Amino acid sequence: MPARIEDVAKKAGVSMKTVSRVFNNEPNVRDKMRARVEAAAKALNYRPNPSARSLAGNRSYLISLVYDDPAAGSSYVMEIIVGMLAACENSNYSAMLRPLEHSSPNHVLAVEDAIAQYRLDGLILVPPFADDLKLLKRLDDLGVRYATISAKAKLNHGRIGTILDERKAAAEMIAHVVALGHRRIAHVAGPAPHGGRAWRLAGYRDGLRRAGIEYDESLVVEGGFSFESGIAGAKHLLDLPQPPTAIFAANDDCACGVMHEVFERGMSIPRDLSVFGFDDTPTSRQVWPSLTTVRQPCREMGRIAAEQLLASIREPGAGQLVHVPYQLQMRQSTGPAPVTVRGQERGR
Amino acid sequence: MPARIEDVAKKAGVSMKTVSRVFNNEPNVRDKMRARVEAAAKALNYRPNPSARSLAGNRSYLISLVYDDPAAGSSYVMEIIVGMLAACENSNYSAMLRPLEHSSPNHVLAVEDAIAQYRLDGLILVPPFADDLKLLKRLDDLGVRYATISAKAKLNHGRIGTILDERKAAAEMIAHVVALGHRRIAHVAGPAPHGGRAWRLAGYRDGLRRAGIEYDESLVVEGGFSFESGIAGAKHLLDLPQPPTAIFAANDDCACGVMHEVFERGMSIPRDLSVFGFDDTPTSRQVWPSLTTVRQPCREMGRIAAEQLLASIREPGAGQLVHVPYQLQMRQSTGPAPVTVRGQERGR
DNA sequence: CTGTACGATGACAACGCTATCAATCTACGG
DNA sequence: CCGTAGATTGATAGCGTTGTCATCGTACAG
Repeated sequence: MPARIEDVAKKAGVSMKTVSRVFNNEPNVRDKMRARVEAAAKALNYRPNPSARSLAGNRSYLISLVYDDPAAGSSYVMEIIVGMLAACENSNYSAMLRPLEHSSPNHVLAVEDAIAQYRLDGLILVPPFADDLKLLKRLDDLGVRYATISAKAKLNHGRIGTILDERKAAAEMIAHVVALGHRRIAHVAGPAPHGGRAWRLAGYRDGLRRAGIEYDESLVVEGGFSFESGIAGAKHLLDLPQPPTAIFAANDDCACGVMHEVFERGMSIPRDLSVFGFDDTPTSRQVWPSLTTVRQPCREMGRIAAEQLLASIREPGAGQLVHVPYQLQMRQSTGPAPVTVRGQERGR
Repeated sequence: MPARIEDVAKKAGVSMKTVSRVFNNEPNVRDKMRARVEAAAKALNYRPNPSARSLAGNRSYLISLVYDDPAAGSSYVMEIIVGMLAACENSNYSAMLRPLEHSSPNHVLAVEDAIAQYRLDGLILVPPFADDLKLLKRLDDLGVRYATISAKAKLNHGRIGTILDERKAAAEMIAHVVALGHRRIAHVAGPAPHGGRAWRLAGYRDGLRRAGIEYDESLVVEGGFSFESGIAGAKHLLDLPQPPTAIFAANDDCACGVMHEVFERGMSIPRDLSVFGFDDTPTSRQVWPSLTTVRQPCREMGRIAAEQLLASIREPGAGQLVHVPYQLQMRQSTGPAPVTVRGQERGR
């Protein structure tokens, strides 16, 4: 029913191959010819058949986002995939979603399976897959192209995708609360397999060091990226003989858990305690008080990672690791440090 | 490089067509033969090539979820697509995402465009697309199969997809707060284009009627599904000479807005005011106090809608409108009605 | 036994596109 | 004005599957 390439060729009075050239932006087509073909295609409302194209071209024109299903912050994944779709739009590619359980023992096989089943041309990996050396090695061996988002840097050379300076962002956040008068600043650390954990923790220490505050390991508690880990972390920290006046949570979900526990104890934010997170999820704007956090441009990250991936598919060796900017979102969950018992400190 | 159907045929000592029959679950294949083919396929790790299959079969084996990008609650869409993927897994289908702007004047064309470009075999529509009569009419005319999720009922016969009794759920919620002693219960209504608006509003009125409470239109304010609409609605309601003691928000995002405004005024939830929403987004568990709401089984809805859609693609006329259950989530944002000035009412 | 349905299998031509390589132009120096 | 290199275009053979239709078995009635 729909027009085929042959119909367009006939209408334009050229060969199929020329039409193909025009639609694939191949060189060596005279402008005049190109225009003629485009006019004919438009008149017939021609759309290349993706299946035929894939079959003949021996490519699927398909890339897939691999993420950890149970752990996924839905808005994070959602924004990334929308960014990927935007990048694909311009390149006749399609983007798919592949939720997998990273904790499953055979998750590498699951990835290979998806690749084989859909003949994927490439993958976009987010943590923890982006940091999974075993997986990356296997993909390299298989010759599968992939781009990572927020992977630990320097895992191997030639890495492409996007990266955000989480360490610097965390350090700036610490500087922010230090400026508000806080000295006892705690951190609920992220989960070990995520690169984010190490970066944010390092940034936390950077921030303290620059402020001349000694690192106190009793103020760092093992946490995770979940609401529950925030509750647990806050319980521990607030039970300390000398509790902190500010808590840097591993991410926004975790920060919400911290806030929850603080409120359960009848305390007030930010009067009694400042809290801040990381990611800028939609929730962070909706909680009360709204959460101070670090915004990641997820949609952009998805778009850029896909663009780099497509470039590297088109031409092996192409594609880069692109740095994307973060943005501090100062909201209501951080405020002046409470006046201490001895009264020697206070925010402005 | 990967095994082809011909390889499997040779290895099993049968024709390609027989292998094809086995992989498509076609009838008239002897069990013995089926087993032999399956063994050969397994030995060669054979996977049918989707492109070749589509091309020869004149189908894309592709369905797509159409949703409103700017308005999308990401977890809602995310869960639905994961459900769709689960349904597709068993049927050699793939699921894609198609974010569109429903407010754009040519959104119908945008849908047609996606269908033409990817040769989609079917669509899953969520509100507001699911309620867009012009779009549905066009799809019917084009002979495009589709399933809806939470569409207004009875738009036309033969509708397939999933439906949830939002009206009953809303009424039960009202009964719940009435039991807590509330009499002045307000509603921030949803956006007009969504079927959910009408159902939830109707359920609200049902609930009041059954409790013998007279409907007071001054307690119903036009709102929306956004955080901001919740803030605006709460502002209006709390400024009333006789403010409500409970507010039923259009959905969870809206409820968060209501809570935000309540807290901004230094009031306490649920001591001074009870708030409840609809949807059970992840946020609803993370705010403080946690939000009483109605849970929709989104993942199941996505799975079921896709199953019905695939059934109707396989065999025109098949597929049904499936009722899915809701679940009231009683959490901390609802509590006994405050003692009134005259002291004649209180919760237990 | 034999004939006859009908169930089971196979041969082969599409499906709509791209890759390959051959054929044709075009421009420019000699 | 001719020859030639390089730019442009075309003819044709697949790509891996399914649909169609022919063929072959096999069970059961006569």
